[in-house]
Amino acid sequence: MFPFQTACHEFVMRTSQFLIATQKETPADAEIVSHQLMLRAGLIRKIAAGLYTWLPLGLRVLRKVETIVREEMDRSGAQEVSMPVMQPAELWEESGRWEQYGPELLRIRDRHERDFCLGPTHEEVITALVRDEIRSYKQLPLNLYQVQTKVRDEIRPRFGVMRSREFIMKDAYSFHVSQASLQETYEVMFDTYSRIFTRLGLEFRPVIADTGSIGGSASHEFHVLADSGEDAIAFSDASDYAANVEMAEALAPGETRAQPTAAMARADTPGVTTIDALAGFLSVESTTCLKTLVVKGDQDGALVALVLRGDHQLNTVKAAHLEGVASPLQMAAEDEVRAALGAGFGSLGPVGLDIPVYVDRAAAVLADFNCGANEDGVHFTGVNWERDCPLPQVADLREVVEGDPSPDGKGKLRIRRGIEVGHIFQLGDKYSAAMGARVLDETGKNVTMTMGCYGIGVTRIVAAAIEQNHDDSGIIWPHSMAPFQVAIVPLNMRKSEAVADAAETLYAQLRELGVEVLMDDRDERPGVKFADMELVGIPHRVVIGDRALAEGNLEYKGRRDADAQLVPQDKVIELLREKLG
RNA sequence: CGGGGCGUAGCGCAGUCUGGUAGCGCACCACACUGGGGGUGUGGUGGUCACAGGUUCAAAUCCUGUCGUCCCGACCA
Repeated sequence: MFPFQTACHEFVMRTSQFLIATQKETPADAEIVSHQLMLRAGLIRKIAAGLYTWLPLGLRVLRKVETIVREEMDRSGAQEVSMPVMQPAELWEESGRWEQYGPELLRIRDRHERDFCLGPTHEEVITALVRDEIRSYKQLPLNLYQVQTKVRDEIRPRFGVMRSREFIMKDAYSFHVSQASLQETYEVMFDTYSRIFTRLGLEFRPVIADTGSIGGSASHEFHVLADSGEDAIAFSDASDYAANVEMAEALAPGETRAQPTAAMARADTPGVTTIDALAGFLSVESTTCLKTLVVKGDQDGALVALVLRGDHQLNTVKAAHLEGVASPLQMAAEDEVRAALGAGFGSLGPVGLDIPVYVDRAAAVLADFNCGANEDGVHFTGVNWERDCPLPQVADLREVVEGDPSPDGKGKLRIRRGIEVGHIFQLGDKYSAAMGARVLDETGKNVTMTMGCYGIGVTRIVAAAIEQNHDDSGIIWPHSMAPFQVAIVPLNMRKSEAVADAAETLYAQLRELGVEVLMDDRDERPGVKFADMELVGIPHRVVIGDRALAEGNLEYKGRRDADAQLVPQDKVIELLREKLG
C-alpha cells in the first residue's frame, strides 16, 4: 500500500489543505449576487472578460450538476458522446450557418489556412455523424447527448458565468422517422428535464416558448425563478400553465361593451402627450383612455396603428405576428407619423384614421373613452366604437399583467422573473434536409430524418441556484449541489485535546460512511470559520467546542436554521443521517 | 457597434484638478497575546501607477495614441 494514497484523500477534505479562496470584499465589477458570491466564496476566478477558471470548490459543484444531468439523461435512454469543440467550416457551410451566424461564431484558421470555428452548438457535427452512421429506420429513434464546452463570442459577456463566452452545456439531439416518434421523445425529454431540476432542488417552471424563426410545433424553456432573471414569465396560480410573457395570451375580457352614454366632445389639451398626463388633465382613470401606437407595415412606407387601453403595454412579439405588420417589429418615427396622420405621438387616436388599425381586446370593449384627435394638443372625450369611428380588427396586442385570467381558463396569472436554464424544441428537418441525413423507411423509401434538440446550461445552473438560494452570509446550496454536505468546525483544537479528539473521531466516522465532509482544521478564530463555512454554503455544520463538549454535547446547525441545537456526542451521526436523508 | 465610467499590491480604495520620496484598509509572512462570530500589538513581504510615445530638470499626475475592463443601449436567444 502506498501511504500517500490515503494521505492525498485525507488532505483534500481538510481546510488546511483544500484551497479555500474566500474573500471578504466584494469585487467591484461583479454586478449580480451570484457573481459576487461565486467570486467571494472562491468558486471561480476571472481570467478575461467572460472567461473563468473554476477553483476546486466551484468545480465540485459543477460536477454535481453534471452528474445529475448524466444520470437522468442515461436513464431516459439517451447515449453520451463527445464532439469536438473545434469544427471545420465545411459543415457549417453545408447547413448555411457559416454565412448566417454572424460574429458570435468564433472563427479561427489553422496553420494550413483552413477555416474552423469553435462550436457554439453542435447540430452540424451530430447531423453529419448520424447521416454517415444511420441507414435504417430500425436504428431509430436515436438520442445522443454530450456535456461539452461551448464557445460564443458574446458582444457583451456579463453577470459572471451567467452569460460568458465559454460555458458548459449539455446538448442532446434526437433523430426520428416520424413526427409521432419525435413527439414521444420530446415528452420524455420534458419529463427528464423536470426530474433534473427537481433533483437539483431548484424552484423552476417549464414555460411555453416562442419557436422563433426555426419554426416547429413545440418548444419549452425551463426557467429557474429568481428576481434577477432576464426573462419575465407568466404562470397560473391554479394550474401548471406557464409561458414566457412574450407568448402569454391576454384573454378577451368577459364583459361586453356598454352602451354609449356620453356625447363625443373635443377637448383642448395643450402639452398633454402621455396617458398619465391625459388622465390627470381630464380627472379620469388611465383605463378609460386609449393609446395609439404606430408601427411600420410590411410594405415599403406603410404604417399600421395599434390601439391599446391606456394602462396596458404593447407586446412586441404579438404585434410582429399581425398581418401587414413588419417582423421584427419596428416603431414608426415621429416625423413619419406626423406626415401621414397630421399629429405627433401624444395626440393620436382611432377617430378618422385612414391607415390599417388593430385594436386590443381590452380596448375594444371600452365605451365613452378618451383618445387623441390626430391634431396636436387636442383630444376627444366620450368616444364610442361604431358610433364615432368604426371598430377596427380586434386582436391580442397587449402584454399580460399580474392578475389576468390564465389562458387555460384556470386561475389567475402571476408574473415572476426567470433564468433560462434549459430549452427543448422540435427542430424538424432544418439540418437533416440541408445536410442530407436520410434513412430508408419500412417501405424502402428514402426519408429525411426529423430532429429534436435539447439543451441545459450547466454552468448557468450554478449561478441560477445561487440567485435563488442565498442570504446575507452567502450561498445556501441545495443538498444535491453542495460541494460538501457537512462542515466540522472544531474551536480552538490546537489547545484542546478533547475538541481535537472529538473532531477527528466524528470526521473519521463520517468519512467511513461516505459523507462528503469538510473539516475546518485551520488555526483560525471561530468567527472566521463560521463566516467562511456560511459564505461557501455548506448545508450542515457541526461545531465542536470545549463548552458544550464538557457536557458531552456537540452543536448542529443547518445552513438555513436560525439557531444551533445541542446534540449529545453519540447521537450526532444519527442526526446527520436523518438530515442527509 | 453607439454612449458613459474605471485601469495605482491578491481584493477594496486614496493620491491625478494644482507635476517633486507611491500610500491606506483587508489579505499574506514572523513573533507574542487572544480563543464561541471576520480579534489585538510589534515587525515585515509585495507595485514597470494598463501600455506606447510626447512635454518637462522632474510625470501615477499634463498631452497624444493604443489596449483592457465594467455599466447602459442596440444585437443575439
